[in-house]
Amino acid sequence: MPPLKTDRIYQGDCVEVLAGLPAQSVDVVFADPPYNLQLGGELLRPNNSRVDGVDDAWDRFAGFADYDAFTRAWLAACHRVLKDTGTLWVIGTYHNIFRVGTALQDLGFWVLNDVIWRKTNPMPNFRGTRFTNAHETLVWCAKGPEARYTFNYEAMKALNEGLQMRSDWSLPLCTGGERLKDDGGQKLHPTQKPEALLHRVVLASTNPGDVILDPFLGSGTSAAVAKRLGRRWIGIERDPDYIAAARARVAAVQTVDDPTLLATPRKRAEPRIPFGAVVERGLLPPGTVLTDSGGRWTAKVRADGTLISAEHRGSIHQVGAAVQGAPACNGWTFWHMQTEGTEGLVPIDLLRQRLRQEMVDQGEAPADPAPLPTGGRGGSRSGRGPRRGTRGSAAATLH
Amino acid sequence: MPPLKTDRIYQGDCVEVLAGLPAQSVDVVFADPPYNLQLGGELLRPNNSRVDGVDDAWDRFAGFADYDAFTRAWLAACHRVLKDTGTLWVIGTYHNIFRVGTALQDLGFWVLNDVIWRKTNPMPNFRGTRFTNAHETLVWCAKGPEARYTFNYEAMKALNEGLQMRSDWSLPLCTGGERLKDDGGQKLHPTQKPEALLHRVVLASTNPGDVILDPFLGSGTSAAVAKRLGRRWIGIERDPDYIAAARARVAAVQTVDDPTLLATPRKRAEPRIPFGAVVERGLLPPGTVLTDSGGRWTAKVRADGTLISAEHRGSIHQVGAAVQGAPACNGWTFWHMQTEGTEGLVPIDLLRQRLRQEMVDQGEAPADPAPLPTGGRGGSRSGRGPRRGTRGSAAATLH
DNA sequence: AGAGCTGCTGAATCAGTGG
DNA sequence: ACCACTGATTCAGCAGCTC
Repeated sequence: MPPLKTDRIYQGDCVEVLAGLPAQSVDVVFADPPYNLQLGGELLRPNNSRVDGVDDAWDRFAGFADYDAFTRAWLAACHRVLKDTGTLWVIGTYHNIFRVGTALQDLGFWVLNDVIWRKTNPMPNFRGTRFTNAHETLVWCAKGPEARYTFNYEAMKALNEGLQMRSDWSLPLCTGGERLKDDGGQKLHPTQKPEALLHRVVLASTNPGDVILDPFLGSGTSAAVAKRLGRRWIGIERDPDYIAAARARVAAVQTVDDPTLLATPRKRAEPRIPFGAVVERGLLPPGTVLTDSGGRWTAKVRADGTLISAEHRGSIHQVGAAVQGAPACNGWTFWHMQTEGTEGLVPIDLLRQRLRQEMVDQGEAPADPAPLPTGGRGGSRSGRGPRRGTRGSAAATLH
Repeated sequence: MPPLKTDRIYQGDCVEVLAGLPAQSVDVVFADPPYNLQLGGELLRPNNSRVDGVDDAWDRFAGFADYDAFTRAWLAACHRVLKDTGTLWVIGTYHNIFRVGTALQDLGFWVLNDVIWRKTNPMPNFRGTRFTNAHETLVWCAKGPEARYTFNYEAMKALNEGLQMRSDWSLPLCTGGERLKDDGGQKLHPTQKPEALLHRVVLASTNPGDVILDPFLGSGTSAAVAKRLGRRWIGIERDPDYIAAARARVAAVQTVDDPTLLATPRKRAEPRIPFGAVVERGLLPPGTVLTDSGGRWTAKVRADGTLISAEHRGSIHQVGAAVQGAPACNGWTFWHMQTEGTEGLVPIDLLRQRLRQEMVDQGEAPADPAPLPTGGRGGSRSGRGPRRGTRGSAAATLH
């Protein structure tokens, strides 16, 4: 078997190409396999425009058995070329990720984390039939339960403003200038991943000079990020058009010698706190009667976080405005609740303040600080106290 | 098979208890199964031969095989007792969720969403060897790809202050006063789930009066929330201590008894009004000219409740689609009429709203048909039997 | 220049009823 | 079973244009 050649794209089926590579020679595999979406007919948006769904031949399988066989084949081939200290990442959705996770566990891989890519700008559910599919799942695993592996704890902590990096990452989709286009101005690849996602993967699980292999290279995101961060890379791809585009893309990338100079774009919107959360968390049971400060109007809290009065129904703001005949109303300060103590009637904004305080106390704010709907909570991290001391080496090899 | 008895806890192994319940009798299953891969006698064993760790690979295979057999057994039992319009929720982590997801797909369940419970206050990773494990995964599925199911889209949207509910939910762990303690002040159950999580599950996928079954009841969170929200419930649990605690817990729960506080009005469930009824009632005389909001297209109202334009003839929807060259069109919101007042051009949907209001005032149809306590109808998408106010009956009562 | 508006798009398993 | 018809349904970000 010849020595490993890196920084190149191999054309062909990944199982066949992998068979030609030396065993135990790769530090990290990042795989974005076909998801087996099983889409039905066409889907229209409310404005009657058509959703450009994934209908490529490479995503069509005869059934779960077919997909499972495909999955086990490429996972086994990756297991062979991985060093014993190597790790493997796979990204997917509920269409395929359970099959992938089961297959890699059966093959002996040892799951270290499942990581959620929380999309800040997902496509909505146009028909109102399900929850907005707003995330994808990455599985990160070592070659076995006893295997050592690389995890750059300090780099991840630094990337998260001094707090441990969590298993949920909020990042936007790959859009705008980063999205590769073909000659006609159409998207070159239907599932191009954002570089910020790969930035985090590469920084977390590899060291400079390590070899990252991507068996489904596509538009070349993993190779581009690997090169930028001073890692070596290997891509495998079947489609000559994708290969040409990826080659040009990677060629244009400049390697940055000092990765600490690179900051991941911090576009991570934190989930808002709607009034429904106050109800859901039991701070205000359904059926509670709210009044305005003068006791002139009343409304009842419903289980879905809306209010209902004698004549109106809607959000705390809508009902507050409606009963007054006003064009607008801040429901948080308009509506009051009766307390047992000496305070008597207090605005429900008190509950929101309490919820925010809990978030600060419990470290809810950290990972992705962003202003709340009204009156941001910037700078609230001061109450969190001193951090633990640093851990040994930044790029530790762990057991 | 005896009829289903609800609002009670059955003691025993869930597969055996489920076998004694009638088929197709449950609306929703919520399951929080054990994921202890050590198989400490708690799980079903298809073969009693336990191999002591002579060979890691074999041991691992035996472990997963046993867990898979256990998973398939209880999932199949749940599939049988579920109504064809029912859905199933399972919660887990990367230790078991891939096995569960694969098993339920193999059994024919159709995944609707995987939902991420993003913990606002997770346990940190003290050794700094991995990402903070800050989430759990729920899988929500119907009995098959063609099955109808209940999803209270509007209630979820209201709970999120007007935005579609996403597949990632940020909620704190169950701590503080909500956490059940034993006599010694220790936590009663190791994995007690927060009520806020179940609140969202129940509100999203059931209607008042529906039956929710939990095959691994534990501390009784699902039963407590089901009772509070006016749903019926069935719990199965093996441990007598957990059962005793859950019984006491549920007994202390007060049901929100006002149905208007529990149900969110659903647009799709409103009585249908044929456009012909608007004409028939004289709200829009034959010959009236309608236009789109931009004044680009016009059409005339005919006595039979159809429209006629320069080139097209048909229903308000058909002509609206035809003039635009669109595949579909909601004629109620597309076509506008000129008013004499200050409002100018208004959509003809205003007439439909006026007609519906008249029907309410005259007792012809309910404004907000409350779901029957027995759960026979009212599912937003469950289609279990005829609805009130269908097109036919509305027309019949109108004239 | 900058604010504001329109239009487009993203791994999507996306309807319900009656004849 | 198929077929026809009604009519309900979207969030964030970016590019390009107008005022």
